[in-house]
Amino acid sequence: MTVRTRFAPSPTGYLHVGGVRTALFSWLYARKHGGQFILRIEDTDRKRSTQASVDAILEGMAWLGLQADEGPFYQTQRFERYQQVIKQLLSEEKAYYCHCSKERLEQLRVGQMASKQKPRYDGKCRELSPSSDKTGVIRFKNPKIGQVVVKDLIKGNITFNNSELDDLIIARADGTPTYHLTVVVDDWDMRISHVIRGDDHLNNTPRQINLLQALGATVPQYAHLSMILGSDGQRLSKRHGAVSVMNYKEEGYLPEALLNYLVRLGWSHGDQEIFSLEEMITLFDFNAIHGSPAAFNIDKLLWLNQHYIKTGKPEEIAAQLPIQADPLGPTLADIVTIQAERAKTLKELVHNSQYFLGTPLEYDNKAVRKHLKPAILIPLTTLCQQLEALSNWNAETIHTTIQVVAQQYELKLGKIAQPLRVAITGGAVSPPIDATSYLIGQPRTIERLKRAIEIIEHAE
RNA sequence: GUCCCCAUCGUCUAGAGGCCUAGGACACCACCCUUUCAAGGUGGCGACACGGGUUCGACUCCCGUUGGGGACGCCA
Repeated sequence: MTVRTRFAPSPTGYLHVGGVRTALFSWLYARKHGGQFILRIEDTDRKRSTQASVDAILEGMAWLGLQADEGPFYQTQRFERYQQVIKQLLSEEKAYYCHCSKERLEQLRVGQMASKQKPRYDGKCRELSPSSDKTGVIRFKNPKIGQVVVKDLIKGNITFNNSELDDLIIARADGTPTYHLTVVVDDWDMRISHVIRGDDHLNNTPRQINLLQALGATVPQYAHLSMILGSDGQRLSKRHGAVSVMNYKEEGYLPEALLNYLVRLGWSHGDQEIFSLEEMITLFDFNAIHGSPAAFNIDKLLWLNQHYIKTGKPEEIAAQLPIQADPLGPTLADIVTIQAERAKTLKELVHNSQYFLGTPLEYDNKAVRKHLKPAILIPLTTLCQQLEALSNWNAETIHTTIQVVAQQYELKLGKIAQPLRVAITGGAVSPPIDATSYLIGQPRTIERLKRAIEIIEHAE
């Protein structure tokens, strides 16, 4: 049997990390078994579906590299097929028109809740003879007795009593099909072998199995993933910060870091933490998935992100930076190389690298006051002259020069390195000063050093 | 409220009855390294929710309690 999985989001908002994880697991499983991964847009709710959301989903999937083998398919383009199925169900008396008003339904619900019952449709119109009155919604005749066993690859066998289920609506009063009908038809038509989705759908599954069986369709395998929670143990929402995947891109996360983080949320392979895409594909399996909800932990994502910034090819990381290199300064790849171990995100890396980018230096007043003092004026002036005289500008010669000047004035290396650092970067923090000077370049280093000397003289 | 799922360090997890003095990772703390900040190294802190069974023996199996999550739409 060929493995065919699908990711079927509804375009009613951004693509969030929970959705990405189900997409990733579906994608991995298909890849692992040489099958197909299908993207399907469930846009039957025309009131809430938007093109912007569709774009967000496509953009997010593309950014993460979760390529679909088939699709995207749009349910709104398959209405004819759904109508055909509904008609068939009606003619076989497996479905019926329901004329109950929303008011009656609401009353029913309230009453059931009050008497500590599970709210559900009471089947009032179910036994009406198939009249000519073809108005109202269409409901599926769910079996009244017996049970449905959901064989879940993650949670095991789960038994539901049909008496718990009611007759769900498969077509709205305006004739459009609803979710339950469309998923079932699509999973059937698209020959989906494994339905991998969030466990918020677990309760829907027995209903869908009943529908599938009424249609004479084969029932796919199911795998229900637990939800992702926020750091407070509540379901992940906007309150917990970035929810849209594209937010993560904007915040400077690498796709491989997000994917690696997400794959470890609920799934594991011994003690391994770092997984390349290839490893994920070969190692991934349902039997190693945890059934319990997992809390999203940004610190671990940050750690992984830095790991990938540090270990990735500088050129490739550089290509993802939202900035341009200064023609007179270092290449972005050089900046990445030197900054990787002190940046957890691309955004942070850029923020820490302003002095490489040719923009006017911003001085950190506190650092200036602390390190650009009159006492250092003479040594710094000497250093400036020595550096200006350097004919072979590289980290090693710069380092030697600093050392010589430090010895000359009997200063510890740090006593001269910090003033130099403030002079050429504007602040007290940067990569090693010799390598930093080298990247900034001789002309700019000298220029900034002279400026710093002026600042000291001015303060006197 | 009813039904469903779940339950190991703060967080993600390892653990398929004796391998457990419960392992790893993130975070946190200390020390080392060091021209700043990092990165790195070493060490530390820290958990089997509770109560009953089953068993010679339970983190592991069963039941219950508690707790958390989900579902109960003419949303998906």
